[in-house]
Amino acid sequence: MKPRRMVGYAKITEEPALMSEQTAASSANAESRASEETSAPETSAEEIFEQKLVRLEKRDRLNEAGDLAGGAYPVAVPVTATIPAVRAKWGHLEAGAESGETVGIAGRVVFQRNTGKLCFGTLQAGNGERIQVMVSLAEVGEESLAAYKELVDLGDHLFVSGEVISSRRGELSIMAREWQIAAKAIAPLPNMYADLNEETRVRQRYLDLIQREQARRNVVTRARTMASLRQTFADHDFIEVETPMLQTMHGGASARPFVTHSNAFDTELFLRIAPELYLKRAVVGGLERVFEINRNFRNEGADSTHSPEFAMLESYQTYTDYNGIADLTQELIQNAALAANVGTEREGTHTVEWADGTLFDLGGEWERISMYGTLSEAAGREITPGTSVDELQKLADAEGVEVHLPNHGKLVEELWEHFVKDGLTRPTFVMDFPVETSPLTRHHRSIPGVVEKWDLYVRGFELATGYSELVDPVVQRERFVEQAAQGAKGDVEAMGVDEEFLRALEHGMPPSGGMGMGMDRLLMTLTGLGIRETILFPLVK
RNA sequence: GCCCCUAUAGCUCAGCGGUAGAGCUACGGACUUUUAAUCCGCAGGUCGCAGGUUCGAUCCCUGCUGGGGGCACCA
Repeated sequence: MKPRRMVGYAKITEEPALMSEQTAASSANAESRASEETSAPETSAEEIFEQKLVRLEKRDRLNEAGDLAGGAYPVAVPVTATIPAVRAKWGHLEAGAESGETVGIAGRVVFQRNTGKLCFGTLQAGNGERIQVMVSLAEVGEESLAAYKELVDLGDHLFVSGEVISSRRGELSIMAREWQIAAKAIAPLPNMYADLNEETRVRQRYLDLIQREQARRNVVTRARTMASLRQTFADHDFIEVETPMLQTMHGGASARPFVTHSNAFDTELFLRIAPELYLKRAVVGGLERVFEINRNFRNEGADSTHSPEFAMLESYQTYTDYNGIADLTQELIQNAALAANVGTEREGTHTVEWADGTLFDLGGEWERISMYGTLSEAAGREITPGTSVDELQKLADAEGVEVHLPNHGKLVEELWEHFVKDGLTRPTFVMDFPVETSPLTRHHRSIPGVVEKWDLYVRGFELATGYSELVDPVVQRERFVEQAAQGAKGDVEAMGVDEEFLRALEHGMPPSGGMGMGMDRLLMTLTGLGIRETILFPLVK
C-alpha cells in the first residue's frame, strides 16, 4: 500500500509541467484525453490519480483566474467569526429567520448538496463543529455560482461571507454574498461516514482528526491532562525542568537503551531511559520540589501498552517519603480526571468514561495495601521477607506459577501477581516490595528485607511507582558496582557506575520522596484506550 | 524472538482455481431549501511484493514487506 503511494507521488512531482499542459488543453474533453493516455504509457500517473489530476487542474484554473476566486492558496481570507462562535450566537434562530448580520467564516467542506441554482455545503471547523453554507444564484449571480460548482470539492477549505440565516428546515446557515477557496485540497477527502482502517488512522492521523470525533477528543483530553498536572504541581510550589535526552551514560531504570553517535564528540550516546539521575542532581542543588514531563526511549518490545518512546512524568520532593508522594500522586491523577471531565455530564466528578462506555471511579482515598500482607491473606499462609526460597518455590509449583531465575523477591512478586493483582479494580497503592527486585531503593525504615517502594495499580497495570529515595552515596555506589558487574556478565539492561551522579550525591541530598508515572498510561486510564490511540503520532514503520 | 490473522478502486469493504464487485468519492447531465440531498449516465484495479504448483492464480503453496492480535520481556 505505502510503496505504491510513494511511487505515484514521485511521478506527480516529476511531471508538473506535462500535467498542467495536458489538463489545461483537454479540460473539456475527458474522453480524448483518456485515449491519449492509453497511447502514452509514460503518463500512466493519471490512471492511478484521476481524482488528484482533476483537482490539480482546478488548482491551476484558480491560480490563473486571479480574482475569480483569489487563487487556490490565498495568503489570507477575511474571516470575521469562527464556526463555533457563529453557532453559539445564532444557534437558536428559528427556521426561515434572517439575522440581518453578515459574517465571514471558513472551514473544510465535508458535505456538498448542489442543485441547479442553489448549492449547500457543510463546513467543518477544526474542533468538528459544522455549519451550512448556501450559495444561491439570486445572491451571487450566474458566473460565481457556476465557478462554485466547478471549483469547490469535498475537502477544500472554503471562505464564505454572507448573512447568518436559518434555512426553511431550520438549519443554521450562511447565505453567501461572496465565497473564496481558502485552500485547495489536491488529495480527495476520505469517506466521511465509515471509519478509516486502523493503519490509516495512525499513519494519517490528520485524516482521523478530520473524520472522527473520538480522535479529536483524545487530543483535547491529553492536552487538558498535561495542563492539569502542571497546575497541580504549581499549586504545590514545584518547578518544572528539562534534563538531557542525549546522555553519555544511561541510568535511572532497568531498560535497554537506544544507542546513537555524536560526530562532534566522536562518541556513543544513549537516548535516555529515565530522567531520574539528573532530577536528583537538581534536588542536590536545592530544587526542593521538581518535576519533568518529557519523553523516554526504551529499546524494547512494543504492544498495546508499550511504545518505544513514551512520555513520562517524574517528580521529587524533599522532606517527604513514599507516603507523602503517594498523597501527591493521588491528587495529581484525581485533578486530571476532573480536567478530563470538564464539559461532560460528569463535570465536577472523578468518574471518567472509557471509550467502551465503562464508567471508572477515580475518586476517594485510594487503598494502600502491603504486598506481603495481601499475599499472605490470599495464599492462606504467612509469607514474610524471611520465608525461604524453597517454601516459595513449592507454593509457586503448586499454583502453576513459573518464575524465571527464581529468588525470594521474584517469587514473592510473581506470587503476588498471581494471587492478588487481578482482583484489584480500584486504584491501589501496593506498598513495600522485596529488596531483591528493587536494588536501587532505600531499605524500609523498620521492616528488614523490604524497600520503601509502592506501585500504583489501575486497570491491572502499573500506572505509577513511588519511593523513599536512596540518598546515601556509599550505598548508591555499591549498587552501581553490582549493576556494572551484571552488565559485564551481559545484562543489557544494567547501568554503569555514574561517577558524576555519585559526586553530586556526595554533596548531600535531603530525604526525599520520588515518583514516576507514564503519561500515556495515565491517558489510557482516563480514556480506556490503547496506547496507540493516546499518542497523536505513534511510531510506525 | 515465537504463534495466529490480515493486505482487493481515492475511502470503507464483498468476492472467487477460469484476468474482479458494491456503497461513497470522481467524471458527464437534471434540479433554488438540501442534511451522507436525489435522479439519470459513465469511468476507475499489476487483487502488497517475489517465486512456485497449475492448461490457467487475485484465490492454493513458499518467502519477503507492512498492519492487527496473542505469548515472552518490559513502564
